Amino acid sequence: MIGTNAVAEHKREIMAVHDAMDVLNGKWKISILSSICYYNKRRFSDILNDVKGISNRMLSKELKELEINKLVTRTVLDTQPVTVQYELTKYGLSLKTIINNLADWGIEHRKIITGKQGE
Amino acid sequence: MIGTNAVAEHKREIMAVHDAMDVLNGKWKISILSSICYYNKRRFSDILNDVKGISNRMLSKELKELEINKLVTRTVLDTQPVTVQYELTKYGLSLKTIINNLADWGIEHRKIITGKQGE
DNA sequence: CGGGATCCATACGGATACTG
DNA sequence: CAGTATCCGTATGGATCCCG
Repeated sequence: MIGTNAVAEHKREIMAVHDAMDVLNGKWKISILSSICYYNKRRFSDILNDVKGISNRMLSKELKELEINKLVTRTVLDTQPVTVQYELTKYGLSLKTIINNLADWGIEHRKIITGKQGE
Repeated sequence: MIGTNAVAEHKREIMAVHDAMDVLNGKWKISILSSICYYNKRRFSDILNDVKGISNRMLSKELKELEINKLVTRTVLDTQPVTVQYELTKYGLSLKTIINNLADWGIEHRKIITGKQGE
């Protein structure tokens, strides 16, 4: 009976989505990743500026988690004063498709909510 | 200078990602959507079962938000006792690509974290 | 500049009980 | 079955100050 296998497959997919969201949890991670992603390399204060509304405390915390999960690397540059550069790992780059899709969807979504508000 | 335009484009994309995440906020929405998505139609208690860990209170709250944002529709079936069916709207279906990508990524991710834990 | 430490409000979210 | 209401702990996250 193929129906049973289809259900098992669905369970797997739903779990996989859950796994993914586990790493990308919180309000900010995806936005942070997209900032780094679009610029390839990005400094702390730049990301702070890109991601509207985030505080430095949150950014610091989220970046640390992303680093632990091997999605970004952190490089301290020997400048005066210190500069820190964040970069997506190869693994982090595998999220690029998702980020692009989200960006596309977000652009469409904005059209919809600003366009036909009263509907 | 094309660099300036590229930067403006990046800002737009980052904002778009932010917009998208605004609708998909919270711990559960994506998982809920994927449950409904994979089954096309899905009942409250089924989703409750699919999405591991969610409470009925949260599920109810999240579904309501998704309905407000026109991502899902809610249909009360005239059964005994009452059955409620959730379905993705056409608009909600536009998230299917993202959900599939997340599922794919989640499957890869699980391999990585279970495979080379000690690295 | 890139954070860490502390303080504090409130949003999130679980457990339980209740209802139509 | 599909929620709602209440209670309550915890996590989230802002503001501010501090440091190398």
